[in-house]
Parts: sequence; C-alpha cells; structure tokens
Amino acid sequence: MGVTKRHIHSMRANQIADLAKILSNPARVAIIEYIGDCDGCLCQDISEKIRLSQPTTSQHLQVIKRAGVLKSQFKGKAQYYSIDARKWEQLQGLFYDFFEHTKSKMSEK
Amino acid sequence: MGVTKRHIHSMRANQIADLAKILSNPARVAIIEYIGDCDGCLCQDISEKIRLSQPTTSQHLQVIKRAGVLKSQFKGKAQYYSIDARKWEQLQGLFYDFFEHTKSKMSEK
DNA sequence: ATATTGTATCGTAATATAGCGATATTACAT
DNA sequence: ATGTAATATCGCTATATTACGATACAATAT
Repeated sequence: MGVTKRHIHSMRANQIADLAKILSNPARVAIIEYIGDCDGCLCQDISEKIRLSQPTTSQHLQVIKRAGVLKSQFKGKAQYYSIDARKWEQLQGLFYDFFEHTKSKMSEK
Repeated sequence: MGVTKRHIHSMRANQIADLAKILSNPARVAIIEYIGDCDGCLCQDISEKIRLSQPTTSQHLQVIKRAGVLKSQFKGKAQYYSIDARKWEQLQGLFYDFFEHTKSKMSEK
C-alpha cells in the first residue's frame, strides 16, 4: 500500500535505513560537506552555497538535526550549525559494522 | 517542485546519495543481510524470509542490482542472487572516505 | 503439448519526499 | 515602538517510493 513496513524488519535494519536516509539526498550530503568546512555555519550561507532556497535548506537541516547529527547554537538572531562529532563517529561505526559483518558472512562460504 | 535538483550538486554528493539510497529502506537492508547469510539465494526464499510479497522483493532486488551490488545467475528457472564482493568493498570505501574526510575537516578547526 | 515453478513486469493506490513562496517568529538595532 | 535580519513553519504542487495483485515469461518436468 505504499507505506514502508517497518514493523516486519529488525531494529537494526530500521536503524541503518534511518541513518542512510540522511545521506540519501545530495543536498544533505552537500550540507554536511559544507558544515564540515566552515564549522559553525548560518542557514543562509549554506543556502547560498548549495543553491537551494532558504526554506528548503532549513528543512534539510531539520532532518539532519532530528537524527542527532547536527548541533546548533543561537548567537543573537543567527543560528550556527555544526556537526556533532560523537554522533558522527557513532554513525560511521554503525555503517562500518554493517559492511564488515556482511563481508565476514560472505567469506565463510 | 518536488524533484531532487541533482544538477546543482557535485558528482560526489550525487554518488554518495545514490548509494545511500540503497540502504535507506529496511527491506533492502534485510535482503542484503539475508543474502550475506545464504550466498546464492532465490527471490522466493528471500521473499519468505523478509515477509514481503514476491513482486515487492523482486523490485528491491532490481534496485540493489542496478547499483551493481548484486550478482545473479540463472540455474534453470531459478535465479541465484549473491553480493558482489568487489563492489561491496568499493561501497564501503566510499562511505569510509566521506566519514573520514568530514572528520578531518572538523578537527582542523 | 501441457503443467508447473520461479521471476519479472504492469497497473494501481497510498504515502513520502523535495522544492518553493508566503508568512510567522525571534532578536537585535535604531 | 519600529525596522531589519535570520530562521522556521505553513500550504501547496510535483515527483518518487513502497507495496501488492494480476499477469506475462521462461525453463524444466511430465
């Protein structure tokens, strides 16, 4: 019926899918790349850099933030975004484990 | 307008997004996990295992295959799917580089 | 030739996603 | 108090994705 059937899959499969979803849009990849560069970026600057409107950029930022990968801090009226290094490390570990686990199962055969 | 604007982003950002898309659905993650286990699986078996219909499973298999991550081989009427180890390694490398690159930029600041 | 079996494809419906303009909200400045 | 600037949210449209039943296709078996 067009809705992803989350409940039939394992927690792990859902978790990996949720995190992969963050990177499944090139605008979000570009945002993460840019924030890595400037460390403490404004939405407006990001918006200009990646050439998407401010509302669209803001929405992508929310998606990444909801997943815990972004930190943000108000300084006056401006909001400075940066990557949460701990979460980033954690995310990397999750993918790494998945890749390695799959490989180890292959080589057993 | 609801269409991802691929052309405004870098090749690299698009490439990462395309590959992340493979893992952005728990059914596909589950399929990859299962194929890793059995090495040479039938669509039907996978379908039963992940509890999605045969057509749905077949579609997901095509998505993963189109990205080059699956190999398949007919033996009579049956089609045996397995993971392309080289491509898997390559995929892992791409994600690894992205994570590391982002981290290195963060630590410079 | 016909039946059976395993896959793929078609058609369709429902939900999700991506994008933007308009508007609201918030904080600082004057 | 009013204006300005940065961000977030609302409302909308168009496209993409997910899922399934029905059906077509291909290879073996009878």
